[in-house]
Amino acid sequence: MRLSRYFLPILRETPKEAEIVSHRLMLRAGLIRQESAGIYAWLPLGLKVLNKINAIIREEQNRSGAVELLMPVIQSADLWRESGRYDAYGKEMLRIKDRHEREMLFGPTNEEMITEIFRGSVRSYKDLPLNLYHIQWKFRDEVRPRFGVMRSREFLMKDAYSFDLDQEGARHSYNRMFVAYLRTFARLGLTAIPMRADTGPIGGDLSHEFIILASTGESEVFADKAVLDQPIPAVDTDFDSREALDAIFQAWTKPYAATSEMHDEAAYNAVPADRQISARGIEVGHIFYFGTKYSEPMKATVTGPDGRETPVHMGSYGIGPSRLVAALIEASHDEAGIIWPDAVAPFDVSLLNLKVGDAGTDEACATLYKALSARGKDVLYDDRDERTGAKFATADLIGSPWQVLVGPKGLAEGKVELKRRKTGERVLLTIEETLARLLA
RNA sequence: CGGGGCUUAGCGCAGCCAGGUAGCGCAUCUGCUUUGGGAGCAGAGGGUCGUAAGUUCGAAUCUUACAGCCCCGACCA
Repeated sequence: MRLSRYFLPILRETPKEAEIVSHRLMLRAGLIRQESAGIYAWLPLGLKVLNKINAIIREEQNRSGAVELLMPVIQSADLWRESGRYDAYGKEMLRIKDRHEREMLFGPTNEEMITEIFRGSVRSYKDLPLNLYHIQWKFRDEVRPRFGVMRSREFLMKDAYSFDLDQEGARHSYNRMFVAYLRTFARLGLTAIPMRADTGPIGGDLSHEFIILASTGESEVFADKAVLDQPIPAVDTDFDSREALDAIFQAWTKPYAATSEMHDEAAYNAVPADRQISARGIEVGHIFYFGTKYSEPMKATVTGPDGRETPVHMGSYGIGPSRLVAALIEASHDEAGIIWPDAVAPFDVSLLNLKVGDAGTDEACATLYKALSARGKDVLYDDRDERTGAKFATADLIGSPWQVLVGPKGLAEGKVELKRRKTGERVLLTIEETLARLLA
């Protein structure tokens, strides 16, 4: 993509409302634009990151056996009356009426709807286990939205829902998501710690939050450092093996780790002092097992092997991709801007033509741009007629993992400069060497 | 939902107290000079001063109402 033809509205100054670094950088780097309190438009650069995160989430959900579908954002109030949550959910639910005065709502979550879909089509235990997920916009009318997309009213959520014949099966489904989440966050370049968590209005008795440690986090958390030493489950993990998944779950949940709601002072004090973590964290995922809380009132049953109808055991599993964008920035940035992990960077390479109009730099850039693009690299080519300083500042701000600096000075020796955003390290290389390095 | 604050050009702000018809920096556009870390000079464009009503000869400025937004707290898959 040529920057001169892209839409990248960068701000030199920080809008005053942005308090935390991720919010500031998302506004400055042109990822988002606020349209209302807690409601944001995703600009091209932000959307690219969001899509990359979604792609990784999808891969890991699919790998674990979950199946993607897509449910609507608008739901019927009647559905929520069945579960009893229409009145219970309170003012956080945005209620609306259509032209026929029918009561509708903008979905804050989808347990009711997925249960309705399930009961309409599944009759037999032979169709279980089943895990259905979607990535869809949610709306929760927060009293006080803040911190940009970290705590917004409209936000994107991957929510998965599992259905099993019994509690044992449901535990296995829970573990599948547990492992899939560990892999997902690791692939995003994040260190997420699963912590025992409160179940809140979802209900149920087993729940873990996946927390990223960050001083700007809204949750107070306590953990044993030992949890950080656990290996990330391998790509070839057998998701059908109850034993294998349970072993991973046991290993990860053995060290103490809990949010403040579930904090056990005595257990925490038993952790050696040099291994105690008392910090703040950002919740990027939350998984629940809640048994028959919805299947019973909503009559989502299957016929079991014994011929009797039983309500299915369910769990729900959420990840917030839009919040993850902010969390990634909180975890990886410096004075100059964002430092994207390779896996989610909106562009793999920023190519800077330091003297647009110079035959040599123009040609070298064209060669690099063509060769990198042909090999599937997403390149943002800064072909603007700008001063070098502005180009450097832009490239650092938007945080592409690699920068290729092409100027007359280097070209005089037949070299261009390759810069690693994360370390600031630069090396002078020929064009061929640069290509070899980036395409390796 | 309690408390506090803000709203003037795309962004950041001044002007308001002591009413006289709007200004600064950045950004944008034009020209010249510059060109390896957000250039310099000269010029230009852009604002019904959040909305509505009131007071006044005259309102960005004073009064009232409303709206939007932000911060602290409480709340929060």
